[in-house]
Amino acid sequence: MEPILLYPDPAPPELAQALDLAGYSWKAASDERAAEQIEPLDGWSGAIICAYIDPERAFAFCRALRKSDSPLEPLLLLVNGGQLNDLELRDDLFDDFCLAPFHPRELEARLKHLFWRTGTGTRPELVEYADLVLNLETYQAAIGGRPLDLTYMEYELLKFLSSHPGKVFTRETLLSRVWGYEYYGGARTVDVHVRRLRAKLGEHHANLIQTVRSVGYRFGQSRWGV
Amino acid sequence: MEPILLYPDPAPPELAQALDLAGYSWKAASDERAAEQIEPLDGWSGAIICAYIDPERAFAFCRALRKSDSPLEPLLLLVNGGQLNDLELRDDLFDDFCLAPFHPRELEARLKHLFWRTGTGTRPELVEYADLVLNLETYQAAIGGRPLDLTYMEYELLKFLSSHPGKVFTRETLLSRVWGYEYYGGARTVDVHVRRLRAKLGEHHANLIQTVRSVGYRFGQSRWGV
DNA sequence: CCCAATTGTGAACGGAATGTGAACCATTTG
DNA sequence: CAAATGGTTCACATTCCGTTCACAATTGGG
Repeated sequence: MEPILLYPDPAPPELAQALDLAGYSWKAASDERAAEQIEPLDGWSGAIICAYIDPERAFAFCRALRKSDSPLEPLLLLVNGGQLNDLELRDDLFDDFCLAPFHPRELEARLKHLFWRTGTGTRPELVEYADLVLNLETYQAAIGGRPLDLTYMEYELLKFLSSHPGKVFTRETLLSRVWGYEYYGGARTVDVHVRRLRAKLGEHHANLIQTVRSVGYRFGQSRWGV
Repeated sequence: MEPILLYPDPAPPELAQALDLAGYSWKAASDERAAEQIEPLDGWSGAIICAYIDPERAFAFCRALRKSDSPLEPLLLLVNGGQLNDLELRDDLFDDFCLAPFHPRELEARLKHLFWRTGTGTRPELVEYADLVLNLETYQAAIGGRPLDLTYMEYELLKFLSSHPGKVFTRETLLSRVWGYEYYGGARTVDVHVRRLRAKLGEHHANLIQTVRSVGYRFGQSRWGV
């Protein structure tokens, strides 16, 4: 997902922090020219304008963004309580607003709804490790851009392992955590699934799942370096 | 201006007071039937739904309002902080939300912006995905220019799935989100509807709805790009 | 270098998940 | 009231994949 444009620069720490926490990428600019210079190739995915610091310039900035050849959308305005009157007759300058001080989850919820409304796709929940990407919403996996055709248990096992990179799990632990608590099957089942996972990961990446003899399996590199 | 529909009945005093203060007229109803009976000749100008009292019924009410022949708009949702998570996957049920407890001026500002927005009318009446087009106003669907003769439930299911392309839904989720909250039928019903949808989509497009074994169904391709 | 323990590998079985056709039932329509 | 429509359920067919087993390969200790 492309980054969100913030105003002003530097962005208020509480705003930057909330966005980081929610997993959004962003870049800050303090005027139109700066925004143009740092604009990504694929454009902005939206903008958040802080209007409670320098209202005049903030609204001017909104206007500039909206009147350009490709109006920026969606645009979220941050205002404090005393500025609610300023919104009047400026409806065309923003798509939603949030009262400051804001709760991070309200900001996140507004962004999510805003992106949904304007058609921009929401950001999927991912588990990533190096080339490997697991999309938790779509139950799909890919490595190095190549999609993996995994079965349900293969996917679940890989998800668990890649969520705890470097850590070694015994077969019994894997059985109880991935298969279920009251599972009574043989421990060799894990071996077979690991084998199939390695095969599907391909020769290059098969070593992502390492055997720790007499202990179990580990995903990714050891935590002790190398 | 036509009155605003409030839920529940009686409406929370702070809400009623804020609306009175801002000069809006309103009527309260506690279910769909009551709302129909007190509906003005010219219809509602909008709705404000209090979801922090009885969330289940509140969302069911939203759904009813949105699924009627003439979907009610705009719809403002009142929620408390703990309910922000409940908004997920319900984007289609509301146009804006306001955190409770709210400041009267924030409510007024949101209403004003909301009315302006919907007056300008930028609501997408179409759901499109590749060759598929759903016309929400006429309840018609077409793929590759060829019209599809869908039944009501088929249409609703396809609408929901295609509104969240790439995402996997369990049968239970589909039952609760498409059929309704208090639905107690068998999960295999979903299978049958999916089968008929695939048949009507035609051989070429049947794979638009994919089976994710042990999980559920997914519409369209995944969202790696973003 | 040998042996035992451990792990990798291929194949086969069996059961669970899903597809499919048809019947059932409620509601609507003429 | 009969016919038609559409949603639900059931029974059966089919596919899929998780599990197990037997055996081969590997590792590490003595």
